[in-house]
Amino acid sequence: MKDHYDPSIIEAKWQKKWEEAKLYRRHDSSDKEKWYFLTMLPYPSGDLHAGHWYAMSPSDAGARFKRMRGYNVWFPIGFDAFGLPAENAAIKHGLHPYTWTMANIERMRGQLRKLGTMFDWEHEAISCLPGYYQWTQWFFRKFYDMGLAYRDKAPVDFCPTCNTTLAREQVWGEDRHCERCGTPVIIKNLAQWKFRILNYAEELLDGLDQVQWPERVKTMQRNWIGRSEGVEFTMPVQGHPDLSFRVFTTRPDTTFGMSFAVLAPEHPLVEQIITPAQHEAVHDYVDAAKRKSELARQTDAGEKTGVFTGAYAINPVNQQPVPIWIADYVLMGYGTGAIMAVPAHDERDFAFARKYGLATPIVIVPSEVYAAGDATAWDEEAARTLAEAYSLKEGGVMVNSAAFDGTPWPRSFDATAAWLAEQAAGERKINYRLHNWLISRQRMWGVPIPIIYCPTCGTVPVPYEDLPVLLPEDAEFKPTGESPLKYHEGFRFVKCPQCGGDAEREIDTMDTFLCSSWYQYAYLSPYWKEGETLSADDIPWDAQVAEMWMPVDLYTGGIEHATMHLLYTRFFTKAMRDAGVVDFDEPMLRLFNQGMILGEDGEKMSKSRGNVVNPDDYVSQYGADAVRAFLMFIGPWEQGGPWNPRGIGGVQRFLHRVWTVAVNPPTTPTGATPSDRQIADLRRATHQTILKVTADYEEFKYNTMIAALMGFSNTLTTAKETSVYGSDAWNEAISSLLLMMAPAMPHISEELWQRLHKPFSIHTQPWPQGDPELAKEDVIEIPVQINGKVRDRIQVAAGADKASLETAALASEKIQAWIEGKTVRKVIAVPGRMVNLVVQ
RNA sequence: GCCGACGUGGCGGAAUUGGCAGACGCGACAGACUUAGGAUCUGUUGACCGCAAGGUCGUGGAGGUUCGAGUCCUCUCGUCGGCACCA
Repeated sequence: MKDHYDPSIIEAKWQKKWEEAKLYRRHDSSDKEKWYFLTMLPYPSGDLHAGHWYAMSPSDAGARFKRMRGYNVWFPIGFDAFGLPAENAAIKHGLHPYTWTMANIERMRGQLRKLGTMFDWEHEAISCLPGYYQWTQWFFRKFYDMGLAYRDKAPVDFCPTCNTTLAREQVWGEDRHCERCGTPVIIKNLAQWKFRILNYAEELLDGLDQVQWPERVKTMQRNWIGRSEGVEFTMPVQGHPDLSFRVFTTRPDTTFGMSFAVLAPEHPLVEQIITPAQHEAVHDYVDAAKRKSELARQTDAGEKTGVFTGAYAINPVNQQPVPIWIADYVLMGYGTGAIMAVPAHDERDFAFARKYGLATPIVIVPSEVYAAGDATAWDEEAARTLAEAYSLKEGGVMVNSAAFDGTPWPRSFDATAAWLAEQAAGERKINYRLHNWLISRQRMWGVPIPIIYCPTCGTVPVPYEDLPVLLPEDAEFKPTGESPLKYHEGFRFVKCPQCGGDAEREIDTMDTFLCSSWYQYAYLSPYWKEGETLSADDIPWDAQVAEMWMPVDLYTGGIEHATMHLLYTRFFTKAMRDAGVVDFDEPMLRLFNQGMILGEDGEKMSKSRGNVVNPDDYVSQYGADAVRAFLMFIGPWEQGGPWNPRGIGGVQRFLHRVWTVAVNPPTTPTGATPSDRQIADLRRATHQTILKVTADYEEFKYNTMIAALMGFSNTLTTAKETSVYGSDAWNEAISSLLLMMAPAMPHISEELWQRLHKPFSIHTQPWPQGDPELAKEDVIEIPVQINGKVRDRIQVAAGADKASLETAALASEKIQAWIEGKTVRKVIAVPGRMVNLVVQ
């Protein structure tokens, strides 16, 4: 029979068969250990692109591998279906976002099936359906009840292109641009809903020690949370017995070195303390600071400006008056918006002091300098000529600090902190760079925030029984900077659930990151409750099922979510735990970040660059198996890299070779009986490959896994023309090859498995067991070096000990020629590795 | 500026963690089969010297440790990512 590998036929055939056989249905009762394998759910943008393939096919291979390894694997998928592109498409094409989104989902479902994935479609979740988002609202309501949701008016980041506010996490880069569209954000003063993620700051830090996540993601989260430990204390204003301000410092040990204090230009105290003489200068400066965009204020970092207020504060440790300045290098949004300036021990304060001629008294010196005992090293003259701030903590000793002189770090911190606590209303304090999560969005296509504003009762949460607050189907969706829902009177005007009077709904919708913060739970069981009313005691999933499957064992997805989704979903789980709905702390135990697949030009794929790769084209030409294997072969998964259209040909040739070696008989059958040697060689290759491939799958090293399979298939192609063909060892080799290919290339392996008359399905077969004994070489070639340079290679028994290695090396003719007339001073023999002769 | 990752043939990348650098694949070159080849198969392919046997050099650069370094240490250059006046 002359047939050849035709992926277009076999792939469709098996996809249908797998579905009919319900091969990937979840099993809730099983003796096997459960493995919840989750990949980040896609946004239904319309087409599955190369990036989806790069994220999903190796994930799928991982899930299939784990299943063959004997785990009860569950691998669900869904759609993160609220969000801006739907609205933008709606505006452009006059379609309702719902229609656009659902059509895309339908399309992408088909594409995901063509990929050959083992997704369990029975547990799909779609976040824009009322059955889903009623629970997103339920979470909001829970958090409200717990005091975790609040509304305040404050300066917030606003994207003028997306026409909505953003969370701090969604503002990226030096120019503070919108994470989604790249437009620099502007600052607006708006009343917005926020979640108190800061309540969990400490726990979000500690929890990182419990999860197996890439170190760089942990680092990014730690940086983002930005914990800093210090002391906050009170500075009285001289001549104003009723006025004082608080400052935060991480260096209470330097308080004696304070030579001025700085308030942020926005600090409320500024107005009350300016002296008439300074009035105009200060006002000019404050106005300029206000006008200055956030961007300019960032970019100007380094060039410090400020102005004296005319007022003085009292340094509590020595009662010295210090001038109060205002400067925009002090930010109102961090700490107290005011600092004590210690120029000798802080670079920024130093730069400011030198510019404006302020004193730089030295109060910390390195311990060696202190030990030398020469006080001229920290006297007034030394301070005057100081070239740069000495800001190290470790190894510093206090000087010019009265009773504290000689106190080294870190005792200096504790001692001065205690003193400030007693004498200056000070307290140890921990500040975080993390901001509370701003969740209000002025867009239509999102989850309505279930809040009602009543003139009589104030802010009233929508009762659980009234959820969901449905998104009106006929709402205007043009963004204006205010929520489009404002113009939908039927939505906006309601009766107050408490007093029954006229009231208005909150018109903003929620950040879509709320939807994706709990989707791993939504997959668990049907979450929609047709016609049922919700209550505070409900939970969105079956507790028993959650008990069985949560938390997620392995999560795969892109690094871009390091400080957004991955932070939010951890916060959600911790808050849910405190609400009593889950009993663990971390939702995702392990995390793997794949890299990004780039265009042929090595640049990020984008429509404007015209370098977008449409995988469908390649699938129709080469088949899904070839595209999957190619993406895995391209390089380390975590690294990503450019799409190279030529490389896929190599993978395709490999698949054809496998087909030929498995299906076609040898060109010239030998008919002879294989020797023991031939059998052993073949089995060695088989078991070496099994061991290598198994280890590679475990560690997501898919590129070397494919390489090993290629090598093995090359070996088999050669071996086929020898007398081992048709032997037990041969059959073992072929079935092992197919089994090892199955997770990565599910269709061709299933097809060939069937052609070898093996039982359906290859994907439910146990993983082949590698035998280290069979994999062992009996004779190995090792290099013999002279003074570290390879001069010969010798064949030795694999188990040869040092002495026999040495003997064999010295017996080599080439080696003898090299050492003739010289003295062998030392022989280093490493069994199984090499021999090195040190010769003089 | 701070923190982190990375730097290996013409290209993508390997290298059981200190022990044969360049696995596997792409590309290129040569050959076979072909009316044809942008199909398939076979072989060669780090650079330099040499007719050859063989030799020398070689993992961004400079030093160091070691019998032995892509791997460890010090300095340095470059690329990418994160944070950035956070007191």
